Amino acid sequence: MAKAVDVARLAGTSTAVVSYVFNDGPRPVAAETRQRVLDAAASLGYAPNRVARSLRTSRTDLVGVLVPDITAPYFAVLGKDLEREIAGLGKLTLIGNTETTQYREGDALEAFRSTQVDGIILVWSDNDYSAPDLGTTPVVYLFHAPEGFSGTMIAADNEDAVVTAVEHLRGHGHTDIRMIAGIEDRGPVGERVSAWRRAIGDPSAEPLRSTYSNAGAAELARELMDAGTLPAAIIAATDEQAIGLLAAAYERGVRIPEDLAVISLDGSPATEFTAPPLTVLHQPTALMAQMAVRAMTGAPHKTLIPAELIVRSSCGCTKHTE
Amino acid sequence: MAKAVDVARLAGTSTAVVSYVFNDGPRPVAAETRQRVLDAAASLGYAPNRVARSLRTSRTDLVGVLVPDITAPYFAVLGKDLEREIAGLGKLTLIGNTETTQYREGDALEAFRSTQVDGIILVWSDNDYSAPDLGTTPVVYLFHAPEGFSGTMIAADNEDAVVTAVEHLRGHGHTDIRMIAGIEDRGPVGERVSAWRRAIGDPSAEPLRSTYSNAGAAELARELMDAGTLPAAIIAATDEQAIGLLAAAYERGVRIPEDLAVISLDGSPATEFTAPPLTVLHQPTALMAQMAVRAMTGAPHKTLIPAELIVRSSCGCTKHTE
DNA sequence: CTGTTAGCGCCTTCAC
DNA sequence: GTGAAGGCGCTAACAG
Repeated sequence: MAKAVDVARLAGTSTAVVSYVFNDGPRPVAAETRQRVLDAAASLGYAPNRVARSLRTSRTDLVGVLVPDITAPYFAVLGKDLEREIAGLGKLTLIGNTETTQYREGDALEAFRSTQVDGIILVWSDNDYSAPDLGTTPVVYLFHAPEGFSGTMIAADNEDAVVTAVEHLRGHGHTDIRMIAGIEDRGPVGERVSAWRRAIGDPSAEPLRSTYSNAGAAELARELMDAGTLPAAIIAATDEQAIGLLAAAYERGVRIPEDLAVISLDGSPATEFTAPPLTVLHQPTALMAQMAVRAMTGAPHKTLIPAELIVRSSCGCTKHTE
Repeated sequence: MAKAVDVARLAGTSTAVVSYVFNDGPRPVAAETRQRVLDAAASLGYAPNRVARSLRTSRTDLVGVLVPDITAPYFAVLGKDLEREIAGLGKLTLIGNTETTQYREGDALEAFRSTQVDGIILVWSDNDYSAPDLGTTPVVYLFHAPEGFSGTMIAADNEDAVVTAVEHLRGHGHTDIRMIAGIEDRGPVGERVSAWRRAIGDPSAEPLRSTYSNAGAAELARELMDAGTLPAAIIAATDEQAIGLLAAAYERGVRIPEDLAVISLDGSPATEFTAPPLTVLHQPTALMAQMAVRAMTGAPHKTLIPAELIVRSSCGCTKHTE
C-alpha cells in the first residue's frame, strides 16, 4: 500500500504537502502542486492510513453503537438511522449486539474504548445497572438510561405514549385494558408498565408477561386462549410481541379487532404490513438518531420525544371487510 | 487515559514487560512481575491503545461489513450472524448500509480500506458491477458476486431453491406459477428469475415486478386484484415482498392459500409469524455467516449452500381454520 | 508556499 | 527474565 512518502517522491514534493492536500490545510498549497500530488496519489492508489492519522490526531472517526438485537424491527430501524447520521459526519459505525453471548456488554464497551472511538451510542433497554466507566469518551444513552445516570439521554416519552394508548382503547369502549410486558419490569418497558398502572388506575395491576419475541408473545396468547382468559384489549410493549399476538390470533381464528383490540408501542415500519395493520404509538427513530448523534458533542441533557399515534385497524377504528 | 509507560512506572518495570503481559508474549514474564503489572494497570484503568497497536502490528481487529439495508429482515439476521462470528474472532464489526445516500458503496469500501480493516464482507445484492479494487484486503462476497469475479463467494443455491418452490406448488396442482421479482433482473434475484423461467419451461416468461419492500409488493398486489389478474400461485423473491403481498390480500379479503398460494425465498424468522405463516426456502444464514468469516483467511473458493424447504401454511399444505 | 522533523503509543528485536 | 530503543505512517509546528 502506497504511503505519503511515496506520493511525495513521485510528485517531487514533501510529505507535508501531501498532508496539506489531503486535509485541505492547515497550510495552503499552490494549485499546480496540489494537482501533481493528486495525480501521483491516483496513480499509486494512495489513501491516507487512518490508523496512523488517528494516532497522531487522537480522532478515529469511529462511533460505537451498542444495540440489544439488530434483528428486532425497531432496533433495526434505529440502527440504520444511526448509521446514516454517523456517515453524515464522515464517520464509520462500529456495531455490537448485546445479546450475542461471546461478547457481553462490558466487553464490547471496553473494546470500543480501547479502539479510541470518538463516541458511543448505547441503545439501552432491559438493563438498570449502569455502564462501566468509559473515561472521557462521549456517551449517549438512547431509548433509556440507567437509574441515576447524569449524562445525555434521548428517549421516547413512554408515559405519554401509554396514556394515549389507554385513552384510545377507552374511546372504543374498552374497560379491561391489559398490557404485555417483558419477564421483568426493567428499562423502558418497566416505565411503560408503571404508566399503564397509573393510566388504568390500578397501582397493583399485574401485566401479562412474555419474552420480547414473536414466539414468546404467541405462546402467551395461545395459553390465554386455551384458558379462555384472553382480554378484549391489549397494549403490547414491543412490536415483536404485537406481531406474535396477531399470529396466534390468526391461527386460532380470533378476530382482530372484533374479539381482541391491539395497540403496539414502538411502531416500527413492519407494523404497517401485518394482518390487520397495527395501530401504534410510533417512535420517531430518525429524529431520535439525529439527536443522539449530535448529542455526542455538546452539554449533557435529557430529552424526551413524544411518540405519535398512528391509527390503523387493530384497535377497532377500521374493521376489515370479511 | 493511562499509557503503557504509566503502568510500567507504577509497576516499577519497563514498557516492554507491560507489553509482554498484555500480549502473553513474545517473552515470558515472572508470575510476580506479571501481577504487579496487572495491579498497576487495574488501578490506572489502563487498556492498550488499539490505534497505536495497529500502527505497529498492521492489524486492526476490525472487519467491515457492507449490507444493502439492515432493515430488511433477511439482512438483519445475516448481519447479526456475521457480527457474532466476527466477535468470536475477537474482532469488531464496522457496518455500512449501501442504500444510505450520503455514503455510496464505493465511499464505504474506500473508507474501510483506509481504516485498514482486516477483511471485508460484502453482502452483495442488486449490483452486477464489480467492486473497486481493494488491494490486498481480503474480501468475501456473501449472497452473490459480480460477473467474472474470481475471489471468494458464499451464496445460497438460488437455482435449486426456485426449482424446489416450483415443484412444491405443482404438487398442489398449480400450473400458473408466477414470480415477483425486482424492477430489474440483476443480482441474486436475477438468478432466481432465470431459474424460474427454466423451471416453468418458458424462457421468455415475464415475472411480476415490484421494489424490494412491503409497500411495493402490496401496491403490485392491489393492482393485480383490481385488474382481476391475480394468479393462483406466486413465488416471492424476497420476504418483504411476500409480507407485502399477504398484507394486500388480507386487506381485500383474498384468502391465502385458497385463493392465492405463496412461497417466499429467503425465509428469515419474520416469515414464521405472518398471517398465515409463510412456506419458505430458508437460507441458513448462521452457516453462511460462519463460512464467510472463516473464508476471509484462506484460499479463494465459491460455495453454494442449499436452501431448506420449510413447509408452513401459505402454500396450501395446511388450511387455516375459519 | 514548501520542507524538515518530532512525536502520537505500542510492539519487538537485540542486548544484557 | 528484563530493559532500551527504533520505527509503524501521519500531522502540524516551526523554519525557511
